[in-house]
Order: sequence, then C-alpha cells, then structure tokens
Amino acid sequence: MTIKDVARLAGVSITTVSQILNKKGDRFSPETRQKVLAVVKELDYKADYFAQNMVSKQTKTIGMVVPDITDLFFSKVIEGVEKHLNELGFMIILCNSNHSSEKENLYIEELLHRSVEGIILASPNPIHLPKLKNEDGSNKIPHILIDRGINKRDEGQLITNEFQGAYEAVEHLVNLGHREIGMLSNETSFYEITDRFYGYKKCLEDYQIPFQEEWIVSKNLTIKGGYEGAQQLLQQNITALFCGNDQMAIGAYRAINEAGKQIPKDISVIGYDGLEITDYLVPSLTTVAQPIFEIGYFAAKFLIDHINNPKEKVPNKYFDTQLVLKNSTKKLDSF
Amino acid sequence: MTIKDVARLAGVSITTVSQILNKKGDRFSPETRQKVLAVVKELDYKADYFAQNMVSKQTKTIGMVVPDITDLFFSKVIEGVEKHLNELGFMIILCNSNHSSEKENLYIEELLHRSVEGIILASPNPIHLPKLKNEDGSNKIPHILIDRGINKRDEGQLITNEFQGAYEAVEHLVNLGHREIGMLSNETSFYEITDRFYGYKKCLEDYQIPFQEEWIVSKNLTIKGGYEGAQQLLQQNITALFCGNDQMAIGAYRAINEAGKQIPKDISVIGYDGLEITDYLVPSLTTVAQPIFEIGYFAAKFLIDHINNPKEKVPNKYFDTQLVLKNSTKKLDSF
DNA sequence: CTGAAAGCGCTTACAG
DNA sequence: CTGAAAGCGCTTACAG
Repeated sequence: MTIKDVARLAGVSITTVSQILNKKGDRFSPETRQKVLAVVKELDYKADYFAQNMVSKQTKTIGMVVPDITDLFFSKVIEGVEKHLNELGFMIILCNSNHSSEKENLYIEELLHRSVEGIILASPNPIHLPKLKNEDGSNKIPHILIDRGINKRDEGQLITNEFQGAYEAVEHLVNLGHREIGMLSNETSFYEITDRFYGYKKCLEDYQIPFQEEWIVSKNLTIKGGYEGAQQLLQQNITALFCGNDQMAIGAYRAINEAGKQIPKDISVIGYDGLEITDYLVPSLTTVAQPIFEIGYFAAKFLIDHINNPKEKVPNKYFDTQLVLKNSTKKLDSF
Repeated sequence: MTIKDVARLAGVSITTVSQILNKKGDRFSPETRQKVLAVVKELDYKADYFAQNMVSKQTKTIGMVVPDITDLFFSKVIEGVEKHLNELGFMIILCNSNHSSEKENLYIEELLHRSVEGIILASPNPIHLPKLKNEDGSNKIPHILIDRGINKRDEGQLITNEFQGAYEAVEHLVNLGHREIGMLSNETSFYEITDRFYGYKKCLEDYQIPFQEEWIVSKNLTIKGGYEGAQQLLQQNITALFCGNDQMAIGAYRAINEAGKQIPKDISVIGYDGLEITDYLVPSLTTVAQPIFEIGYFAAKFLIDHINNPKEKVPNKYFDTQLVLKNSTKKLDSF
C-alpha cells in the first residue's frame, strides 16, 4: 500500500496526497483534502519511512551514547530523555560505549550514517569527539553532552551546581564536628579540576581545616570502586566520608562494615546523586540529590529545540542540588 | 558522494559497484574488483542507509521494549543484548514501556513502521501482543520474549529454571530449621501459576510444612514493593523471607530494620537474581543467581539466528540458577 | 487549485 | 565479464 493507492482511491495525484499529508496543502480545496484524509484513514496509510527519509532525512530518531546502561545514574537520565522524545514521536538508538572513547566514536560514526537528527552523549569522563566536529571546528550534528560539567564549553551545559552541592555536604560534616573528612573521587577524570573537588576543598579552607592529600582516593564511580576506595581511606583516621556518588557510598558501606565500624556511630557518610535506593540503605544515606531525570529531560528538550532552531544558541541550564539529610551522619562525640 | 562517484572514478558502471560491494560480484574480473574496492576505500564510501533500505529493508536494527530501564534486571539484559548485536553491526532502538501494555503496542507499531528486523520484548508481566501477530496467528515479525516464563509457548523460551531456583532457596531455609517462611511475590502476574511459586509450594509440601495463604504477599518487583510487602509480612510471625527479586529484598531490609529486627539474627532473607549489589548489602544477601547478561545475549543471538533462518524453529534455552550463600540467612536458634 | 515529471541513491532482473 | 534500465516510494520545483 503506497501513496499511489491513496491517490488512485481519492481520485487525485500523488503530489496532492503528499502535500496534504505534509501540511503543505493549504492551497487545496476542502473537498480534496477531505477525500484524501478519508482514504488515508481508511487504509491506515503511513508514508514509507525509508522512502520519506531518502528525500527528507527527517528520521525522527536521535542517538544516545552512555558509558554503562546498568549505572543507575545513566539509566535514570535515559528515562528522562525518553520521556520527552516519546511525546514528540522521536525514537532513541541506544549505544553502550562501555566507557571506551574509541567505541563512542565508532557509535557516533554509525549514528551519523543513519542520519539521526541529533546525539546525546553521556559520559562522566573527558570526551574526545573528533566525529562530532567538522574540520573547521563547527558541529557536524546537533548534540548535547551530559558530562557532569567535565568538558568546559559556553553553551549547552547541563549540570548541577556541583561546587555548591559538594560544599554543602562537606559543610554539613564540618558542622557536626568532623575535621578528618575523606573524599572518594572519580578515577578517570582529573579530580583536581572538578567543581565537586573544589567545593570540598574550598569548604575545608573556609573552616581552616588543613587539606590532606591522603584523604582523597580516586576510583571508578561504581559500587566496587567505592568499596575499594573506602578500604584504602579507612587506613587514614577519618571520621567522615564524602562519596563521589551514591553507588560508591554503597560500596563504602560494606568496606566500613568489614572494618568493624558502624555508620554513623564511628564514621559519617554522605553520597551524591540522590538515587531512590539511598532511602532504603541501612542506615539510610544522607546524599546530595540532583534531578537526574530532569537532566535527561532537558537534554532531550534542548536537543530537539536546537534541531528545530539551529541558528539559536543552546541554552545552559544549571540545576540546584539539595542536601537530603538522612541517617548516615552524626555529630562527633567529642564535639 | 554517491555510488555514481565511485563508479565514475573507478571507470565502471554503478551496477558493478553495487554488486561488488554486496558480495555478489564473483563474476567480475579481479582487476575490476580491485579498482572498485580501492576507490571505495579512498573515498570512505558507504551506501546511503535509506536508499539501501528502500530497496532491501536490511535495516540492521532491532527494537527492544522494556518496562523500566532503571530496573537493574532489565538494564543488565540490555547490556547482554547490546553485546551480541554490536558485534554484528546491529543497533538497538530502545523503548521504555513503563509497564504499560498499551505503550508496548504503540512502540511495536512504530518499530514495525521503521522496519526493524526483529523485536525483543521484555516484561515481567503477561503480555498482550496483537501487534506482533498476523490475523492468521502467524508472526508478523521475528521476536523474542523475555518474560520470566510467564507466557507459555513451545519455542523461543528463554528462562531460568525458576522452579528449581525457588525450591532450592526455600529448601535452604527449611534446612536451617525455618518453617514459617514468607514469600514476596509479583503483583501483576498471577503468582499462582508461576514456577517460582510452585517451587516454594512444592518445597513446603515435600517437607510437610503447611502452606499459609497469609505468608504470601504480592507487590511490584521494586525496592518500594519489597519494602511495603515486607512491612505487611512482618505482621505474621515468620522467621524467614523469600523475595521475588533482589530489589524487593533491598526494600525488605529496610522494613525489617524499621521493625527493630536484625538480619539474619531475627529473620533470614533470600533474594532472587544475583545482582552485583547483593554482595555489598549489609549483611550480604543470599540470593538465587541467574545469568541475566546471558539471557540478554542469547535473546539477541536467537533473534538474529531466526532472522537469518526464518524457517527454523527458535530453540528454547533454560538457564540454571545457583543459590549463592552469603550472610543473610542463619540457622534457627531453636533448631 | 492541481498534477506531470524529475530526482533522492540505491538494487536487481535482464540483455548482451 | 559488464552495464543500461526499471523500480523502490516518496518529495518538491515548476508549469499551467
């Protein structure tokens, strides 16, 4: 069943059918429109996806590359992206880069080949993106990065106020009397340059607590990474631990338990992200919540807006974090 | 840059280029082949995706529908699917049905419109699939269900031996002296007919423990569902709890803690799935592990095999579970 | 207000 | 061993 059939049954030309279906048919008489629309409805006709795209490249598809789909942060982001795109009839080609920069580029190449209309690239690490740029440095395709602010740029930034979030978390610990505060950071990014680390450092400074190199351990942002990092940090005599994300905190819980210590009696712990699961840990985890779903939602929104309006700059959007107090922190006894 | 350019530069016809690139060029002289291949390489030519598909519909794409991408079970399945498909150059269009049967069908319709070569549909619930079938009952498109065995069929079953897994879990509890054993089951499936429930029931029978209706609570297979279900079950004087999945167990941990009880001192808990996180819970969770990644991997493999060989029956594959003993169960004191 | 015709970039049946 | 031509199902510039 093709446009020809519709044209024949409606007694018009295929041009007419095409124009009317593509909302370019103002010039046709109401009767003609009606006839065409009726036939289309009756046959449940829909223009062939590939024939249509050969001409117009309106694929109504975007590509999404994530480093690890089983990471609760990224799956939540995807959920937000999907929410917005679904409302608009767009679909997502999902690519799991497995944290490999090489794979990211291979996927992007294939996505370009398939004429996706835009790409959302999520990664907690610095990104190498030769494939997204033309030789003159302009963008080859509309894209949005979800990178926790690692890659600096002046438009299309979608990040939570990391500095503030980290600062408040550490300040909370300081206010509870803690002065030996460890931090579990991200291995593959340079923690020295992240806002999250700056927040930690600045807070110590403001409260005149000397900064100790040994209180920082960098690991993968995973449960396992948190477990290993915490084991290492527990060698130091810290009384509190600020974790790079909630998953690391979950790993830290186990390490702390194995070290024979209790949370929060012996050590206070704060996470970052605000995953649902933090409510259910025992004890529930105090965490710096960020609106992960919304980040995905706005990534999708900004991308689509940009596709529809390529001339306009992509806005930046900063989300506020919220320190959610639960039961994993405690006032130092000596305080 | 089109096939015309390649033909011109190689000094041959476009037919020749097409045939050689599509491995149908045995008949051409080695020199011709070489010339064409050289030009293709130099230009980095690749046939236009849409032009090619208008003729051949080899979209190298499959659709994947899951009820909730943030569910650790499904994200792990997707990882397995992706692994296999990626090796073959296939890509995945991901659809989040949000547990809605209506959305599942809308997505399937759109996937059909986009000529995906196959569909993997994951759902823990009974599935309504008018869109996947022709009027005569035959399949409209190759597809594989990942449904935990809920929808009975004689081919393409991909399930773990649920009966056995559940039986062993409950038997373990019985062997530790437990006789009041609760079960957190899945709300939206009819637990009466699932193998997991049969395993539970049969084990009680074999050990002559009377079955109690009140020991079964059905909730969503989520952390929250587990939390609520456990709260309810803790009203009963059970000494052990078999959870429908690990996420429910995580929720149960919190409910148990809030009830002022300790695991495993006051109550033993067993989960189902074997998620990585179970190693990190405190105490670590004894669980019935199933090879989730492999389930996804084989779903992809069977689907692709079926696409390549539509005549052959899709095999069934049963995976064995493994009861992984950790620290959430304990011999009853009175035993 | 409407439609014939060119064109999008391929594949394939067929002729030589 | 090779290629001209038809066809896949659309959209769009153009003519009337």
